[in-house]
Amino acid sequence: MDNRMDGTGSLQSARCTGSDLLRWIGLGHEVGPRSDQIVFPMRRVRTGTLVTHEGAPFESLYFISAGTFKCVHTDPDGYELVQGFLARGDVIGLDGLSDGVYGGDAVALEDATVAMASFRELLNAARQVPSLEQLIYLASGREIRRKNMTLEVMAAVGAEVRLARFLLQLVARQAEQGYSSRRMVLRMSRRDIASHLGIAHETVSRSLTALADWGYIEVRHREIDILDLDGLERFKRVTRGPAIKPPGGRGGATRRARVLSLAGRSEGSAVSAV
Amino acid sequence: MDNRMDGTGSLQSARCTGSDLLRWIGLGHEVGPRSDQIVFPMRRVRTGTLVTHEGAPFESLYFISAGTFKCVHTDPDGYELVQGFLARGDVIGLDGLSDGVYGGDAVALEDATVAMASFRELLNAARQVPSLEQLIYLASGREIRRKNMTLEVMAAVGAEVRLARFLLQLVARQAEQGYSSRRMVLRMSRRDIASHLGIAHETVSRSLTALADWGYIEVRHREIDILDLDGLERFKRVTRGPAIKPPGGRGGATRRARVLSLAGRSEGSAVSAV
DNA sequence: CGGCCTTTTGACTCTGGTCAAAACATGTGG
DNA sequence: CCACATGTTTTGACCAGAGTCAAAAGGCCG
Repeated sequence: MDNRMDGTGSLQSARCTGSDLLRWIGLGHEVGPRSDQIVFPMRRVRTGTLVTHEGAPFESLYFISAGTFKCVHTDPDGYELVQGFLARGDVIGLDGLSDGVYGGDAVALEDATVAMASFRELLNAARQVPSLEQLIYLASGREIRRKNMTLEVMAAVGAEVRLARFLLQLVARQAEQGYSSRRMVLRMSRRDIASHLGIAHETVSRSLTALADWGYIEVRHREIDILDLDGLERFKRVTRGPAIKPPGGRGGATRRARVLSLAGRSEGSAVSAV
Repeated sequence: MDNRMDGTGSLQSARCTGSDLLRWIGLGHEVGPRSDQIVFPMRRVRTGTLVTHEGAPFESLYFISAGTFKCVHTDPDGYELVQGFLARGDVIGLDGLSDGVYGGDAVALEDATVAMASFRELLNAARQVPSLEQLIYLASGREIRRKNMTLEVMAAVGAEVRLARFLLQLVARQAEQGYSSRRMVLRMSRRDIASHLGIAHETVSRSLTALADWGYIEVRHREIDILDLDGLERFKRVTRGPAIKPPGGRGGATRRARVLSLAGRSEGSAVSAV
């Protein structure tokens, strides 16, 4: 019942059911004959293509079946802010609920597939099918929760800590979807990450190699392996104190003298002020 | 029709209707006989009292009729993060939609009044009364939009700019509710603001006096007057460049040499890189 | 192969975090 | 109503994390 069109998108018939939506978002147990009846058109989205345009009238929600998106808000001065990254199970366009206009562009970072749901129709369907109603509320709540998590990321004082939190969030979401909780591929550029984290893109680069030097992760281009999950989890909690960074450098004293000095500094001291 | 119990809360009879909710949130035009039939209990909330407890099971939404709240998330290490401030027209508890648990404490910053709406009952009512359904979606969308605005605030590089954006947001929300768009009273402590903005509370203090020295605002305790709205609006757009701060100092060359040097530096140069 | 973007690394400067202490406010109890 | 105690706000001084500018190295695509 799941293999017909669960969005891994083999068919180009381009249709899916309400049940599929429920499954993508993690409400598989709510699937029933009613939700099977509701169908939605699917759209393939090529890399770089926009699914929603900032300022365009809100009409539909887009349920991501496959692929990754970034949501970019451009303020009147042309300054861009990456509000977040979305993937399978997420919904694009929810911010349109507020004033009938999309709050940002949703750009595909890789070829993707989404189900398009006219909000009006979805609402009508939801009145008949409680699970679909639940779907919308769940999606909204998740979006809010997600934003709060982003705030936590940006609240971190140190750049390395922000990055650590970001990576852990990414990998956690992957794991929820059944993917690896160790390896990940960054679909977005360092610049995008920088924007989303509120730091300079050079700093993203530096922090990435720093985390690698600490022995927490391994970085190959956009492929990242988490070597020491526990360590990273501990490290991400460092909230204040420009001082003591937890590490204990990895095997091969790899890169720079700076690394070594820091690794040295870490010895004999616990965590920062708690 | 609005003066019966619109929440300014004279009666302790402690009830309001769905129509009241609609009015508070700005959906007054949707009011009808149907929404008049739905009643909700109201609760007076004393300063410092919690309306929702982080981790407590999500059962109700709370519609703010009067008063101000802060939403605080405490992470496992005890580090607190102020996720946002809510006031009349806002809804408390929406993040519970995601996983059935409140994501933070909602603390009253002053004596307040809220309408308590059991989510289950509200949902039933919404199925009968479309305007109430709309109410929930609007509230969710607004919450999301609000979070995105907070991200914009935190994305600002300079502390003074963050504060400027924060103040402008506050005053804009006041204006929406029909209050002054020049004067405001900060119900929250500098420490709360600091947490919400991701900066040290000392920096909030400094930035406040800086903005005052620039001539943008006047600060008296927690009472703030905006003296130069246009200037502030221009200033808040300064996104990069630790350098050039727009100002042109006010009358009395007040405080510090640092201020003067900055004011001097600003002369003869336009805005930052665009 | 050549242009263009992304990523990394370096060097320098400055903002803002931390530690400290004083000035203010607020509230409690005598 | 005042003295005391506690929390908030302001100011100062110092230093390091990170932003900016600059340039080179690495990838990607036509």
